[in-house]
Amino acid sequence: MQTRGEYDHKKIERSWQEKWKEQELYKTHESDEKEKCFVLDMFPYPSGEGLHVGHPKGYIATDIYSRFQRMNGKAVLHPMGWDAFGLPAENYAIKNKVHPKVSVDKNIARYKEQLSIIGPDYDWSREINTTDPGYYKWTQWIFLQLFKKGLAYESNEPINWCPSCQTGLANEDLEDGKCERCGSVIVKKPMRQWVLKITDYADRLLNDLETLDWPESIKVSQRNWIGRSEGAEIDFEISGIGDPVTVFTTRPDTLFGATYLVLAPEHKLVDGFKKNITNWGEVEKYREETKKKDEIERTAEGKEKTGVLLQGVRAINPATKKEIPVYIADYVLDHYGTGAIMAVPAHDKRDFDFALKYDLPVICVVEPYDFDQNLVPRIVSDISDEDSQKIYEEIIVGKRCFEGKGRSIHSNIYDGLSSDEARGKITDSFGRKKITYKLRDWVFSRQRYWGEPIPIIHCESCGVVPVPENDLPVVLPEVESYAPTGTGESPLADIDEWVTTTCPSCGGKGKRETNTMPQWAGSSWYYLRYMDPQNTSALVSREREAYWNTVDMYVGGAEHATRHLIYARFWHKFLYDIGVVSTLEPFTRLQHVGLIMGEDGRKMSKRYGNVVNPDEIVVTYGADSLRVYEMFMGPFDQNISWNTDSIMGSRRFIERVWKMGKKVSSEKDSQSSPEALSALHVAIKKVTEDISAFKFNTAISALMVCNNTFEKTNVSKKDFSLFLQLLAPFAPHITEELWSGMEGEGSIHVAPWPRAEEKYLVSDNVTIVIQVNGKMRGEMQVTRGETKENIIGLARKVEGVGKWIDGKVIVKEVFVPDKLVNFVVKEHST
RNA sequence: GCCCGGGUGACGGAAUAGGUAGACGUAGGGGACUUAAAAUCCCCGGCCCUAAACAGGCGUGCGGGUUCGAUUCCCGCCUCGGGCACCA
Repeated sequence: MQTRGEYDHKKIERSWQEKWKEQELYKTHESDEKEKCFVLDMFPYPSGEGLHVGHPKGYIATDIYSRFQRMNGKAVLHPMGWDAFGLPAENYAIKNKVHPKVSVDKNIARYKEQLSIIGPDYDWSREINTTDPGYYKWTQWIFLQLFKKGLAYESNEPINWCPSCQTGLANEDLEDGKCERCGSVIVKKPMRQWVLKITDYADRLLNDLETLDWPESIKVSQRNWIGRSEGAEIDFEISGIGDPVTVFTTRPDTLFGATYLVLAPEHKLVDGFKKNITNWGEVEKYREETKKKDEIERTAEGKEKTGVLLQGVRAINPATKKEIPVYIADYVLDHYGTGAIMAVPAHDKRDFDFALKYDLPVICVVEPYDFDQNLVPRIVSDISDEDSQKIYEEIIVGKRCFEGKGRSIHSNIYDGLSSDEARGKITDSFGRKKITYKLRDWVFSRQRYWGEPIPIIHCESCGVVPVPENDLPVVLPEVESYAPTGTGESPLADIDEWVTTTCPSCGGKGKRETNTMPQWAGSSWYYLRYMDPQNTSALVSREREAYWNTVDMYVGGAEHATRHLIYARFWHKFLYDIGVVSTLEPFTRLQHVGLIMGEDGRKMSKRYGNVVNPDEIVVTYGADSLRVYEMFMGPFDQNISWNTDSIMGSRRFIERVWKMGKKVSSEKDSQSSPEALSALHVAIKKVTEDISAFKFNTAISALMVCNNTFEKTNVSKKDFSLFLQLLAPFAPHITEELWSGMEGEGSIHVAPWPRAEEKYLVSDNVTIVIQVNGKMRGEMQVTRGETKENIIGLARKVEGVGKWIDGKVIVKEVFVPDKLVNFVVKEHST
């Protein structure tokens, strides 16, 4: 595309960007007179590939939002930084023998340049970088506080190990049992690692979701991830052996139907039963096989259940007092609940399948029953009474599994109770209430180089000793080779002079912890650092924290729902508990940005060759056009394909505004016409509402409609300037340029936001729609507020209406003031 | 399997305390300007019927229902996207 005429976006955009920088127009100012507004983007990992047009979408939105807030008189904090620890830089280092720091700095410079040409209002003086020792000092400091409170602990449990990345991973880093990053199948590997006790915060993480203005889908994801379930723990005595088996169940009401127990193969009690088990060889073999299977095999195998009977071990059902067999089976997971279940095949599909295979008794203890209607309901809809009866009979005799609630039977004194009543009473008699979570503690150590060193020293005599806070940061040392050792130790283990140190506690010989923190560490608290980035004595000062308080608007991808957004909430709550922050939640309001897909409908990626570079778009169309286009594409949170043709529409709009601006400023100033005033104030109202609600596409549409009206009528300089202000957050350069040629003083970006005046919003005339039997048959203009009688009288005479009502009986006349009339008619009965 | 979202012209999408479906934009068609093209400006633009216009009919994934009136509310399906998943 050629640039023609006077509108030279390159020149205008570059010169304003320079001026804003000189004037420090976007510098953050704390002010007690102003309300504050903290607007934040999820900060990027500066990858070597640079930005594609999808990346700026969220950044443009926060830019619009923060500019809007500034014009509304708020003290705005809108910063940017870099989440720069992580595997890609490290892998690049291994391949090319370049220190990650070098490539990271280079990538940051490129990112910053690419971002800057889009014209954002970031206050770069508050830029942060998670790999700065001055920054990660505080990441390490938080770890020490967690350690001191017993929330960071060493564990030797088997963890998720990625054989390709050669590091342990947290549950959150997996996707279908594969490494989220490289797709390798994860294996379970027992090794020493650091774990954070996020499960202590499970309830608070769950409950406080209620207080947040977040998309429901993200809240639901977090609820699923935390996975709270209420139930009971029940002890089953083992005949002739001391230790009972404790099971967790959400259906204590089915206790009378528990006909066997199942333990996870890894369950500790299995070893305790060893001397009683007569088929130990078989048991051991099954346990070995289970251990060999990776997560995929164990779960994907799905349907066909396997297990081994523990011969010689018999449990006693505390309700029926009957002896029941005990199995180990890999469909029971050691890490969930108590690692043991009571199997109720009549009321659990999995137990039912297992019982069928091993020929175990199925005893129905809950019959389908509807207490509201006092009858046996249809279990399956759309079937005949006979079939329904047949299903009912199968359930009663244990030939079919029924997982629903109903009425207790075969349950002694509990017979006749509803499932909910039975649940409570049986729990009271035979067990105790218990709540479990799917959420597991956060495996926090990585056996890699490019991360924050965990500030711990291992002393031969004192054991695990935290690095004194005064010695922070523990700086990441230079290494010869960045490659993981593969032995479960990080490359840091090879640096003797770094590893060997003195114990801060006894002064004896100590060794540094060589594991590093996961990528999520630095991003779990970074928003706080923007409040006070230069502070060397605290991660944030009390005053600054008190002022900025919490992030008012947080924007980023939905893929962080169960990773970053859970970790950060966890750390924030911990920092609240130790008095560092004064709020319970870090992000009050969250909007998630939909992806910009490639023109082919696939995810934009080098691999598909569908990447569009924003730099080129800015060169060709200008930053303002790019910004307007990305916001105009569709609803902000929706995934939409890029279309280079369509950007023309935004470019044309910008050019038309330019022409209008030139016309208005060059001609003699005139009064705005009523149409222009009405269009302007409708736009003010709409744009104001829509920016607040993140509905940028309709805001831009309203601006287009307004400008289209202006082109056909007279607009004063003053009113056109108001229009420019509405457009300013979206297209900051062209509006500043035109503003400077009008009467505007100073920068348009700090001019007070326009207010819609009610008198221009309502017109005296309204259009009344005339319907006959609900179908539109005509319309007419009348003055606002006409009575029903007058309107109906007029409506009958409107052209094209008569033939629908003449000779018919009017049954009813529906009237909606200032909107419509509807004649309900029918034929004359003869 | 369970839980969330969605399905509207050729395309991106507007409009839901029930009240003119298709705003705005892209692509397309026609015209003006031009030696010509690009750009710009004006007009058309859901489908059927019609030479065309008018009139009429149909139309918001499918099938029912409530209502004077349903894209919007209710019931039952189909389908796409996402989250969780042998979680007891």
